[in-house]
Amino acid sequence: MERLIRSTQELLWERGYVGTSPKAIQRAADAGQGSMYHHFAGKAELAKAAIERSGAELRAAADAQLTGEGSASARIAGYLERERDVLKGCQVGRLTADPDVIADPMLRAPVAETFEWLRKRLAEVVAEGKRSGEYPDSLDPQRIAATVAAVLQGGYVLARAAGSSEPFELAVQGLIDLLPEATK
Amino acid sequence: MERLIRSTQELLWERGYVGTSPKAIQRAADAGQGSMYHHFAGKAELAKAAIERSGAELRAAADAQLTGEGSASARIAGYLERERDVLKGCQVGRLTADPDVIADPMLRAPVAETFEWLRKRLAEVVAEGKRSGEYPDSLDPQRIAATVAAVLQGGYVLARAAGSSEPFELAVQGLIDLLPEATK
DNA sequence: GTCTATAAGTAGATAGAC
DNA sequence: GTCTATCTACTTATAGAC
Repeated sequence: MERLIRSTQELLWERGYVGTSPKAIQRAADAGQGSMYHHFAGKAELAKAAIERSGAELRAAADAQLTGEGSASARIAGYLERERDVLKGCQVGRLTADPDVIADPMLRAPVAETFEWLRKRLAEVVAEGKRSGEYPDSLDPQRIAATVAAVLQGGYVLARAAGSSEPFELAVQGLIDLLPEATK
Repeated sequence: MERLIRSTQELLWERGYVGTSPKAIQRAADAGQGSMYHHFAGKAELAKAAIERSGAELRAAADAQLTGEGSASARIAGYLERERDVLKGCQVGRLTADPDVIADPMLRAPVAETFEWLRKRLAEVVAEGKRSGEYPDSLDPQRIAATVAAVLQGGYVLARAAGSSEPFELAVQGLIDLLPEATK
């Protein structure tokens, strides 16, 4: 069951929902058809479990970077510049390209919640930066939070298009250049 | 032939390469199998023609916004705030989620070229802004160009995840807030 | 719980008539 | 140029044995 979920996460990441067949999942998990259909009602149920797991992983990784000491800009820059397998893309953001995920409330919900959480968490960090005097009062935390999240997701898109992580890194550095600086 | 290409563009936009079958294309174009295979060697050839067309459309639309009078910031803001069907996403960026597109040089090339062109064009506008004194000398055109393109692509991702165009608009406004202002 | 058998439907293409 | 027939493989399950 554990292997089924992990294999589904990996396949959804690589090939998306439409491109992932139950058979491929079984092969990757080294499990039979009977086993899969015993634990999960079908492809959608299994995908739901996998997406929820991926969302939890993304939140945990982001929270680790955004919580702790350091200025708001330093924490945001740390999050932006963290080691990533850029050409693989984002395992959660990737699913927004899947029409069957977007159309099914059960599958879209964990994706929506993950990015809602991320934007809220980033907005908190920006708000802290305003309170500490690091950022001007005019800065809108919700806007900046969305911009930061978008640069990452869009950076993946540009990198995969180019076949190189360079555009991702340019986009991230460009955003860091634009953010008001504390000590940086 | 024209209808085949247009229908393929539409289906690639909605469902991606993996999610689009020759049969679905024929149905949408109201063409028979024989007709499709007479004009194109197969699914990949047809997709190539459709992607090239979509890339040309994206370039034309962006160029129209970025060329002309107005400060660099005004033109960039105009491009960012242009009317878009946000929840549909980007017809070219969307394809970066398709493993079969990324893996096939013939299919990835038009996607890569489109975004290379876009980043170069945006960098030119930023460079013009520097020359006119609108932007400080420290600003890196290539970085800012990548950031602008990434905010759009990432904005689509966030919007589709949320089922609302709001995060897209927040991300765009956040970026405009961060860009050095001329008259704005 | 896991396995194998079976099945209706689709994917992607080829063949040959018209 | 376009049509219909045909084909192999894969998709997404269900059924029932073990």
